[in-house]
Amino acid sequence: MRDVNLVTLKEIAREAGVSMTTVSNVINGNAGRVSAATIERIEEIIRRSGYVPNQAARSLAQRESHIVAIIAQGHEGENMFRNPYMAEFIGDVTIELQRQGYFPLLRFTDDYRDVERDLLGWNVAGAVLCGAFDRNLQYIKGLSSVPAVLTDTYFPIPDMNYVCVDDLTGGRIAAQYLTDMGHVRLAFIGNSVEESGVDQLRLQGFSEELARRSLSLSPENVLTLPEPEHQEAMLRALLDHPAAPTALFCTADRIAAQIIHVLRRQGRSVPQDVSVMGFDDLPLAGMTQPPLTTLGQDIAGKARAAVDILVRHICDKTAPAECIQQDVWLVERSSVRRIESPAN
Amino acid sequence: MRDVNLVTLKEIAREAGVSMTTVSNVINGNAGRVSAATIERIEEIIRRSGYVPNQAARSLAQRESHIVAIIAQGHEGENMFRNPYMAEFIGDVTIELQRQGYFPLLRFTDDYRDVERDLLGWNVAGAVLCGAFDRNLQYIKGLSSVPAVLTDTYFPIPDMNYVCVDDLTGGRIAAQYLTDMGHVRLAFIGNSVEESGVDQLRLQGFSEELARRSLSLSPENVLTLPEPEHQEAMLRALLDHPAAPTALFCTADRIAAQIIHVLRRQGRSVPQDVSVMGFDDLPLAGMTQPPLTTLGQDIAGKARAAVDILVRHICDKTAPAECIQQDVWLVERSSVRRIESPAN
DNA sequence: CTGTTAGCGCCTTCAG
DNA sequence: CTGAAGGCGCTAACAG
Repeated sequence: MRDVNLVTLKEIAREAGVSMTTVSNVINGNAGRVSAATIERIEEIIRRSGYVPNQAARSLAQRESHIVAIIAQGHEGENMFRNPYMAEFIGDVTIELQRQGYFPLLRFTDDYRDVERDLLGWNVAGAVLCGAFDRNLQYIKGLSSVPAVLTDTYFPIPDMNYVCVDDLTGGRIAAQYLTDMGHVRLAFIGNSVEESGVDQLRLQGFSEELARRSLSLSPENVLTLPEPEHQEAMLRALLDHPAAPTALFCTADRIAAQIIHVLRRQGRSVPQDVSVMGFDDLPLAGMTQPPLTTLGQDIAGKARAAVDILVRHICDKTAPAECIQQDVWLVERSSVRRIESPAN
Repeated sequence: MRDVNLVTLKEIAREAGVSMTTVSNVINGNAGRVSAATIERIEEIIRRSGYVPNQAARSLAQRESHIVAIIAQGHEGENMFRNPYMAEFIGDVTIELQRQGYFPLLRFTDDYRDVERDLLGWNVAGAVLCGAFDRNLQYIKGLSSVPAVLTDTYFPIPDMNYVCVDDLTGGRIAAQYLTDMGHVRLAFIGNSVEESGVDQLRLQGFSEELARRSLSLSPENVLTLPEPEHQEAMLRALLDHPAAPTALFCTADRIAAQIIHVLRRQGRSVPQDVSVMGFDDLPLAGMTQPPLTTLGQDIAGKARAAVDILVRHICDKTAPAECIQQDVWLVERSSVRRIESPAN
């Protein structure tokens, strides 16, 4: 019916006049178990015949596939890759996984039962969990003992591998920078301040640093970016009064870019009327007008760290949990203005 | 060793006091072969036990997995998701594949042998090929008879499923619009005009429409976007002379956004000094300054079409090849200025 | 260094 | 409507 992979390990063995075990050994690089001459001969036959091992059979026999699930939490039907940070990070994870010989299986979901199905059903070698699974994490952890690494997630689970950036310090740096620039009335705009641990930590760092400077962030100035159709109204409500904030700290460059865009449509200029800061330092940060002052992080490095940890745990199931927290740093461009004499 | 999926179909069968065949039939929805009462009972047990079918075993027995490979061509180590069009499209394909019960396996590669390995090794149900595999297509097609659909690729292979947009007309519309706005000296900036069929068609449509208006595109005004460090020089060479083009047609919004950014750094204003047009109408097109005039296309619709075709061919191996070409349309914003009296 | 023997978990004939 | 038997392609003990 289908022109499937017709050549099998058994046929290679017959052709070479050896047992299947021997062929299996040369394929899996179990050197030392096979003589150089045999290896040579078998490899030649494999090359000639275009043999490709059947991964399903391999997985079945070994009780483990070389698949690694990349799980991105998002609402039903939401395209996670519209979030440029997510796209970039998952792209980097994919590259790294491939480099190490794994097959990345992608899953967008909001339901941990899907994750369970993938992890168990495929006897996945490992999983990279991206984003804010905070409310699902407990289930996921209990599901199985598949090696996994959590990224950009905060939930106190012991014995879990984590890779994240120093979001707390990121918030602090932002507060420090903005106040150093003379701003005293500030606002915070997140993705989902309620649900995301990342947002919460950035907010915490931001607030703490303000407090240390005897400033404070009033609750009505802590916002979540609404749907595009409500962004104008939100900014109007936020800015159209005498004691309005003079600087907005956004937890993502994408948010900042959208905010800048809406501000301009409202006839406010950045940074003359309002200053804006982002987070992530994605390529788009250099392309907004004005170019965005933001907090940089090493996304590719984070992806590499995540995969390294994962592979380490795949190879050694008893390896102790690892937690990596990477630095963030200020990237100064021109979306924040200096206020000479504090307004008000 | 590993806490793998311990409950198997066999155990369910024993628990229910029926044969494995019966359980298999209820799992695979082979209704009609099992009595309602039995179905009920078995489903209850499955639910209670948290049974998850082993996909590897399923794939092995059926000689086909429910995996669909998503192949994105790119150079070794290149993060394809930095291209926002690619990210968006693959995200949409992923969503659609999941909705239909398939598992998306991601592969970034420039080497068709990787593709072969994936397709054969996993007994993949199908494949979605994204991007310009033009020079590899002949190999891929020959590799196996796995159902596949090509997107945004042009290479005359008979009996292949294609999904693309009407790039030729896109080029025409751009030429028409720009000349209607009074521009007579134009330039074309692509991703890789040499290698990409998409770019070539857009260029062809663009040139043809110009020709029809007795205008022409001189060869030195057909360019490929260079690395960031050479973009300034390129634009200087292009624009710093009396007969410089007054409008630039870019084959991607991302290119246009970068160009605009570099132009501004050079102190040229868009669209007063130079007009710029993009292609794709991604979210970022609405966020550049000035907002980008571009050609719109329905990316999610394209993803849906691609997956629909694929599924149709997975279900019916004899289905005739399908070719879908979607419309593109002008999205007018403000990156193109009207020239009243043609300069020169 | 090499071969033999059992499965891995499921699906798919074919009989009842 | 249900069951029994064989095999998908590979790996993993064991024996030699």
